Amino acid sequence: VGRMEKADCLIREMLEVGCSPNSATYNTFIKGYCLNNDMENALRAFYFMANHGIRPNRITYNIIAHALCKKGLLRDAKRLLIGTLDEECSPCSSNIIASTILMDGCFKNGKVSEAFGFWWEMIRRELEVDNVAYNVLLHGLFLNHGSKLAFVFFCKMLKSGMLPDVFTYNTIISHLCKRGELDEACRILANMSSMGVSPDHVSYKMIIQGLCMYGNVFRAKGLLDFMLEVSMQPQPLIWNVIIDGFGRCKDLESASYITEQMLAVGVSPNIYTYNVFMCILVKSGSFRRALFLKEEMQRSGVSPDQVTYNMLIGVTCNAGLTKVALKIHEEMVNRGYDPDVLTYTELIKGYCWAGQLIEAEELFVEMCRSEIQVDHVPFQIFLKKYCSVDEHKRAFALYETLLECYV
RNA sequence: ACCGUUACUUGAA
Repeated sequence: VGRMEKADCLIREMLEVGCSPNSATYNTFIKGYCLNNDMENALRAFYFMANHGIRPNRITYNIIAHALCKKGLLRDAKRLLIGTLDEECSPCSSNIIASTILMDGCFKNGKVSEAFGFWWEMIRRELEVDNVAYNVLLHGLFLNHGSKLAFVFFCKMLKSGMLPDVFTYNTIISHLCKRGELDEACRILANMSSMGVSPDHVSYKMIIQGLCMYGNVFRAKGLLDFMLEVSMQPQPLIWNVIIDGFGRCKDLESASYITEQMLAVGVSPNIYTYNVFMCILVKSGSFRRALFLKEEMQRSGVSPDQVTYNMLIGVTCNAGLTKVALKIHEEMVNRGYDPDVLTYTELIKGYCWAGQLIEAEELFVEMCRSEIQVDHVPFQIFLKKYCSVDEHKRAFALYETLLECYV
C-alpha cells in the first residue's frame, strides 16, 4: 500500500530482535519502493541487503530490472540482467521471466527487433516459453506491427498446445477495440467462455469503453445489464463511461436513468460521475444549474476537483460573468488546486470575450512566467480576438512571438 | 513464501 516508512521500521526491528529478514523479505521491500517509483531507495535497500549478508537473487534482479524498464532505462536493465541470462545451467524458469521482462521493455519502447532478439534467444535455448512470454509477444506485435504477425504467433501458440488465458484474449480484444473493430471484439467476448476462459472485468471494461467511444452506447448498456445479470458488480468506471457516452450524444434522460440505476445497486457517484454531468450542463451553457450541481456534489460529500473548477470557470466566463469566474478561481486556489493551462485559457477567453484585453494579456504573461506548459490555444484565442477588432498589428506581433517560441 | 503480460472514465480550442 506504499507505506514504505512503516516497512522500513519493521525491517530494522527484525534486525534488532535477531529475526533476520531473508531474501524474500528484502525482495518484497524493494518491490515496494519500485512500485512507488523510488529507484533511489530501491537501490539503497538492494545494497543494504547485500551488506547484511543476504545475497540478492534472481528475483531481486528481476524486480529491479522490471522497474528500470518501466522508466525506459532499458540499457541499465539489460546490463543488470545479462549476467543472469547467460547462466545456462541454472533453473530456467527464472531466465524466462528475465527475458520476458526485457522483451516487454523493448516492445514498449518501440525497439521491436531487439525484443524479437530476446524471443528467438528463448527459443534457441529451448526454454519452455510460457503463456506470459507469448502474451508479451502478442501485445508487443499488436502495438508495433499491426495484427497480421500477431495472429501468426497466436496460431503458433495454439499449435504448440498452449492454452490462451484471459490476458491473451484481453490483449486481442484491446487491440480490436482500439481499431474500432467492435463486432469482432464482441465476438471474441462471446466465444472465449467456450474456450474455457471467462471474460473478466477488464474484458468488459474494454468493450464497453470501445462501444461508447464509437457511439454505440446502447449496446454498451446491454453489456452492463448482462454483467448485472451474472452478478459481476460493474465498477464505478463502467457506469461513468456509459453515463458519459449518453452525455455525449446529448441523451440526458438516459444519462440520468443510468445514474439512478447505479445508485439503486449501491454504487455511489464519484467525482467523475459529477464531472460528466457538469460537462453536460457546461456544454448547454446552463451556468445556474452547473453552480447548483456544485453545491449538490459538496452536500453528498464529493469535493469539486480541478476539472470541476475549470468547467465552472469556463461556463461562467462564457456567460460573460467574469467576476463570478474569478471568485470560483479564487476558491479553487484556496482549496489548494493550482491553476493549469485550462484554467488560464478559460479566463483569458472570458476576458477576451468581455473585451477586457488588457486583463487577458496580463493573465497570459502571468501564465507564461509560471511553470505551466503553454500550448497553442491561448494564441488562437488572442489571434481571433485581435483580428476581429482590427488589431492586425498586434495579431502579427503575437504571431511572431509564437514563432519565436518554437525556434 | 517474494519477480514478468492485458484495460482504465471527466475539462478549454
